[in-house]
Order: sequence, then C-alpha cells, then structure tokens
Amino acid sequence: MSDQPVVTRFAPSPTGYLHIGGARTALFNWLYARGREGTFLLRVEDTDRARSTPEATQAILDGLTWLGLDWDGEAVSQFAQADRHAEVAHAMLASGGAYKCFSTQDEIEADRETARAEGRSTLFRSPWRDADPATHPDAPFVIRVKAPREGETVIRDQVQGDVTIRNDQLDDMVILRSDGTPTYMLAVVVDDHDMGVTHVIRGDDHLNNAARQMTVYAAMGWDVPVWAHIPLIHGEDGKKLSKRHGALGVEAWTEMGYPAAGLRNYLARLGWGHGDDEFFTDAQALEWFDLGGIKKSPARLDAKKLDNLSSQHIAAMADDDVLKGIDAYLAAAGRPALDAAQRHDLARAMYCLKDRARRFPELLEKAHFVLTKRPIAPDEKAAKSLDPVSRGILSELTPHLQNDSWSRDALEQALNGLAEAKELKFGQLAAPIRAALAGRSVTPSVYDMMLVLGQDETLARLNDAAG
RNA sequence: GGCCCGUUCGUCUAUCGGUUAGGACGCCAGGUUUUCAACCUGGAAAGAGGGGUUCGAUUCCCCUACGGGCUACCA
Repeated sequence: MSDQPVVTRFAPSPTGYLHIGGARTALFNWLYARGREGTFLLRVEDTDRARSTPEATQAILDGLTWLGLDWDGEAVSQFAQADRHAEVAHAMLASGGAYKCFSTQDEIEADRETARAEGRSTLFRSPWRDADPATHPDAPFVIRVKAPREGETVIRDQVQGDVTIRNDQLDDMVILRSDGTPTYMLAVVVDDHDMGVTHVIRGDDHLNNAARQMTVYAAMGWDVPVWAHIPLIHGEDGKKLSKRHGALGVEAWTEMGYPAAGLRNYLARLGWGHGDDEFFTDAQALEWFDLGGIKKSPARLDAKKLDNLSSQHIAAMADDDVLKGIDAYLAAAGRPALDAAQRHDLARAMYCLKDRARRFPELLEKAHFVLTKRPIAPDEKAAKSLDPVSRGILSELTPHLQNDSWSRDALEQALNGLAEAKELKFGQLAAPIRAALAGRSVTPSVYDMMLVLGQDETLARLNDAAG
C-alpha cells in the first residue's frame, strides 16, 4: 500500500465559508500529496440539500485558491454521485451486508428515551435486522448496514495510533434514507473508494465515524485507506472555534492583510512541527511534512505568532509577490485598487518597505509617502513636527540639498553637517523632514524616502512645508 | 448516560526512562536608534493531581480531575 501513489482529498460541506480549521485540514492534505508527487482532490459534500449552497461552495473554492492550495481536476459534487451511492447500498442489501429497516423515527426516539432513562446505551437496535424479507410490510424504509456486534474494530490511525472500539458500540447506521438518498456515512466511503483516495486526513471529529465506516469497506470488500485524524483548532480562549471567536473565513484573514504564505506557514506549524523550525518556505514544508509529526492534542490560535511569521514572509517575498498580495488585500478589504503609477512607485520603494511590516495595511501606511501627491496634507502628529521653528530648519536645509549628488552618502553628509552646525540632535531634524515628505510620523527612514522620491520631488515637498 | 481522544512555560512546541526540561512567539528589564518596525543583551515562565512499575519517570501503566469528540433518515 505504501508504494501506491498518494491520493488525498479535502471534502468540505458547503454550508458556510472556509474556516481556519478547514483551511488547515486542506493544507495538510495538500502538503502530504504535493510533497510526494501525489494527487490532491477536492470533493464538495453537498448531500445535505437543505444546508448546502452554491455561494458557500464558491467561497470555499475562493478561499483555497487564495491560500494557494491547488487541487487536481474538477471539484467533485457528492450529490451528483447519488445514484452510485444508492447502487452500493442496494448491492450491500443483496449481499446481506445491509438490511431494510421499517422502524419509524418516533419508534426510534421512544427507544432512545427509555434506554437513556434506564442508563443503557442509546444505540438503536433495529428489530428488522434479522427479519425475514417475506414479512416486510409495504411501508417506507431506510437501509441500514449490518454492523458486527462481536469482537472489536481497530482504527490504525497515523496520528491517533491504534484506536480500538468494541463492536457492540457500533450501531447499524443508516446508509440510504427513506427517500432513497444516501447519507454522508455511505457517500464518503463510496466516493473515497471511487476516487482512489489512499490517505484520509480529516478532523478528529470523524475518528469514531471511521470505525462505523469500516463496516461498509468490509461489506464491499474494499481496501481501507490510511487514516489520519487530526485534532481540531481551538480559539485563543481555548474553546472550540465558533463564529463568536475566531472562526473566521479565510477571506477575513485576507482582509486583515496577511500574506497567504504566512498563513500557510502558521497553519502548518499549528499542531505539527519539524524540530525547532518556525519559519519555513513551502518547499521546506513540502519536504518535511509528515503525518507522524502531527500532535494529538488541539492547538490554539495565536494572532501574535501569526503576525510574527507574517512579517517574516512579507520580508522574504519577491517584490512582485508582495504587490500581488497587496492587490488581494485591497480587493478583500474593499479599498480602491492601485493604479499603474502607484504600482510603479510602490515597487521602487519596496526595498525599504518589505521588512518593516507585519501585514499589508501596515506596509501601505508606511508607503503613504510614495502613494500620495503634493500638496502633502500632514496628519495630526506630523503637523506637530512642522511648527515655525522646524519650518525654519527646513528652509535652512534646502540650500544644502541643491548641488549635492543625490546619493545616500551625500545626503547623510548634508543632514549630519546641518545638524552639527545647528547643534541639533538628528531626531530634531528628521522629524520635520519626515512630516514634510510624508505627512506622517511613521515612515521609512528619511534617507530612503529622499532617495525614492528623487531630488526634485523632495525639494518641492520640503519647500512646500517650509513656506 | 455510553464509547473514544487529549492534558510540558501565557501560546505553539522539543524531549521517543537518566537533560541545569531546549527553542519560538508574547511578556518584563536594559541597550541601540531619525519615527514605526527591526536589532542586541539579560530575565521571569511548564511536565493537571494521585497512585504504581523501575536503580531512575515529563516519558510506561492505572485512577481522578479538566477539556474535546462521537453517540441523527447533519456533514
């Protein structure tokens, strides 16, 4: 089994956006397959017609695309395979691996009530399991698997280890509803088999289900895939992720201005590790990722750590990729896109911007000097640095910038010379220059701004402010 | 209720019976500094509790506590 080509899949149900936990599950599947020249498939589990929506499907696809997780072939609709699922259910019926159950939901409910009241297991034991088909009434029925009741089932899980479940804990789950539609429990098994999935990497909320699903594999004589049930992610408060805290869709992370590469790194590091490595590239993650390194306990989200990794990734990205990331951020945040001139200017300034920002909005804030035009409107803090005294300093400065060659060395010489002559601390000189050039108090270094802006523009802005 | 899984600094983690229990983020103190970020130095900070097994347990076993999951004609 181990030398077969690896096939993994991500199988979200389209009932909402792609949340962070789903994104990580998808990432793990992607890493595992792509790191082994395998195949990564996408299947939309839309058998619940009431809760599934095309909008949610699109949101999930968009989320995966933004995250950079590409899948092979077209996304498969589980609902579209309904006929095939029913076919399997009937095959199991014919072979004795399943049976028709005529119990009504009221009867089942009543049974559960008494079981609970008596402190017994609430597993439903259908009276139809061993009934003679000849005695079947002409009434609606569901098809249930005939699960084993003796012995035990062992889930050989790559993350959880061998998990043993006594078979008397298994219920005869419904595989085909009374309206003839398949349930998820049947559909996953059939689809995973039909799609040739070799490794099922999914949330550990499915761990117990794996034992139940194995009865279908057994009935059909199919190979059981390699299981890897990964722990769910918790919010910063340690509670299960819910909409109230942290269960944001990935578009929310785009909106906050995180680069996809940073999120990939962070998500991979959550619950999985490779020694002391914290920052790593996709290439390294692909090379290192393995199921054995996944922890069994749930991890909490930590925005500070994400910020830190995000800043490292922004700094490490190619300028062009930063620009693309900014485009995605701007679009997601509903901010106007950059025009051609702004892109050009931003690209020129990128060298002094990239390594100073944790997220794209912060980078853009620091890039304000190159994105804005004269006249520069200072914000409140910058305005304070442009008091009469400071403006006087600026007007004394400009003559020193007329004839110098526009190099860092020359500029340093000019500014230091003036500061020394006027007995000013460098900060007293830099603050008004910063305010004049950017209209902001948080910017790259004054030298970098002058170099990026060029001599004419720098002098113009300085003169505007001094005047 | 039944069954299953988990529990190392605040957080993410290393350790695969013998370590001063390591690293990272964050935090605190100091330094550097033209703002922010960054950077440098130092610091505080952990094995849930109780029993075993063993010469020796964070590591293996059991119990308890706490957290989580499953127990649907949801996925």
